[in-house]
Amino acid sequence: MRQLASPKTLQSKETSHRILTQAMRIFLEKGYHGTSIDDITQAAGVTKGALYWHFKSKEELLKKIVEEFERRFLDGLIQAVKDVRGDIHDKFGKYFRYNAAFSYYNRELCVSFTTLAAELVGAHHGTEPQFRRIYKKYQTFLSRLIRQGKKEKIFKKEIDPDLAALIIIAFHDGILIRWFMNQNEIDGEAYVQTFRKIMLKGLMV
Amino acid sequence: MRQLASPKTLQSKETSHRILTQAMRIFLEKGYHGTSIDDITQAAGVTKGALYWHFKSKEELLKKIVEEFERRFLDGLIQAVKDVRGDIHDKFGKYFRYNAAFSYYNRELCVSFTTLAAELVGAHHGTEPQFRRIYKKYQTFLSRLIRQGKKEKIFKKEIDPDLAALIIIAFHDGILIRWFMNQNEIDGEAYVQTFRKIMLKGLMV
DNA sequence: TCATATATACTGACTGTTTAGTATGTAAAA
DNA sequence: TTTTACATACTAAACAGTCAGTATATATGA
Repeated sequence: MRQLASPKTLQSKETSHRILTQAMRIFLEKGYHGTSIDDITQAAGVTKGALYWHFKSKEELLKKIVEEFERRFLDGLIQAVKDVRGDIHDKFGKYFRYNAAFSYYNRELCVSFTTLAAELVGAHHGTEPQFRRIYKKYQTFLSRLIRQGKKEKIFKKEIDPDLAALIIIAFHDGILIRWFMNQNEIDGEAYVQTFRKIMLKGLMV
Repeated sequence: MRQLASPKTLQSKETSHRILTQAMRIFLEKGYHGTSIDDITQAAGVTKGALYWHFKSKEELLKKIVEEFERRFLDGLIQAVKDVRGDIHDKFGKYFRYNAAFSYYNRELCVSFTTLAAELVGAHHGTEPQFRRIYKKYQTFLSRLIRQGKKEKIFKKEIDPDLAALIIIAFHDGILIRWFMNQNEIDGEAYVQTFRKIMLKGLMV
């Protein structure tokens, strides 16, 4: 009788972590439907039995990745910005710095979340509600931030916060995807700086 | 012996067009690897024989879509902007108007190109060079436009044209993907206006 | 402390299904 | 009567997931 593993030994914990890491890498490379279970087991150096001992399905692997993104990136971001004492300048500054640093050190997690969302949202996949919930949470967070920025007369008064939040998320997604596609050509530092400048001050003089 | 179809009759032309249209729709919905040939034939109301009479493989279907995007959207855009007599203001205005109108009337083509690129670029897929070539062409076009804008002192002098072009493309992609994901909630008109304003003038006062 | 028992952490062959693509048949048009 | 434009029936490979069995770690009792 199958029972879901609650890992005890170090060895076992390391195995399941290796599987998850490789899954993330290959999902990013080939997409969810383009990745086979055998691709993952091969890369992780385990057999199918091991994978299905730790995870009950391919979908569960995906869910774990999505959960990790929500917990580590989004919840971390919200908390970090909340902790800032200061005006909206400081908070937006923190937003950019957190974002850039986290994406830099967790590139695979961030980009795979984004591309997997692009692949699976709208596809009637089981994880769609989870993706949508996370995007909604992100939008709500940004929307509040922008509202505050308008109150403090730092952001333009004619901007609709919900819409602007959506657009910032769109920018964020696009930036990540392009970063992945052109990884060899992009100087990350300059990329983020330019992104930030355009978003806050625009292209025009 | 199989020979590639060069459609003659109206009937046949309509069939292949129906197959391609449905392929685009379902690729967009489920992704390339998530879509089966049977999904497409069912939706198009034909059998496998018909599909493989008109197209030699699943990959060819994809290539046709990518070609159509390049020819109709990108080449059309470049030509339209080239035809503008006026300064960079007028050219960028044309860029936005063309972009918005084309995306609006060819939503499936634009969004499916973008999401398929996100799924397949980096996946060692046969169409990768084609995708890359098109993105490169788009970047070169925008980069020239920005350079001109800098000469005319309309864009900020400290902006790197190649990098800014990449970022505009990133914005463009992100905007399309988000439009697809939140199609029911978004007022297209306001969305495009806000996008344009943020990109040109920024969020800040 | 050493045998016994039991839960954990796998192995790798196997299953049924789905997949892209093919081979063959056929009706209608040219 | 030959070519076009399909339909039908098929194949081989790939797929996600299962299962019987096994090795290893840990807990328990003599």
